[in-house]
Amino acid sequence: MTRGKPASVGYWLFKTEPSAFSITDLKNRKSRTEHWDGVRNFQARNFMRDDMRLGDLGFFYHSSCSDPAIVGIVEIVRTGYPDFTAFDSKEPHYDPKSTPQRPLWYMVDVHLKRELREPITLRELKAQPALADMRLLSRGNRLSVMPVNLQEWEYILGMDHR
DNA sequence: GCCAACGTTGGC
DNA sequence: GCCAACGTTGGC
Repeated sequence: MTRGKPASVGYWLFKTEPSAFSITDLKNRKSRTEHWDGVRNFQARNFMRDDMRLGDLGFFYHSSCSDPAIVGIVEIVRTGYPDFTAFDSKEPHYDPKSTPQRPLWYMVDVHLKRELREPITLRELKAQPALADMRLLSRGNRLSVMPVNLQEWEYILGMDHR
């Protein structure tokens, strides 16, 4: 947006535990659109609140399961806005420090573009020298929402053509 | 279930 | 502001 440069698409990775919310769950939604709520980490929040733009794309990643893998591609269809699930004491991620007047946590809405032909497993990702610096693979990285750079994005899309 | 790698909290 | 204790994440 600055200095007349064309807006560039940003790329992201969204982690989810399939036992809680899987790509099948998202596929079965009539709208195939979902609030990415419940993120309670400041760095991940900042990415959603400050950096994601309409039309940005993201990998949908299954974590904490028998075969962690990228399984689909989503598009950002609504940029950061207050995560209202934080306001509700009945919600699992309720946080009394966040109020409608002073929201602490933010979310975006994502829309499922497509499933990958086959999941690209964590194991396969780790085997690619081209992805050695990928944030997902960095030691001890536990962010549930993180950026992916263009080179990584394109390389991984290429892996989908098997 | 284990454990490394964090992030958060709270006493000082 | 420091830092130890604690809780969580997530691969294995």
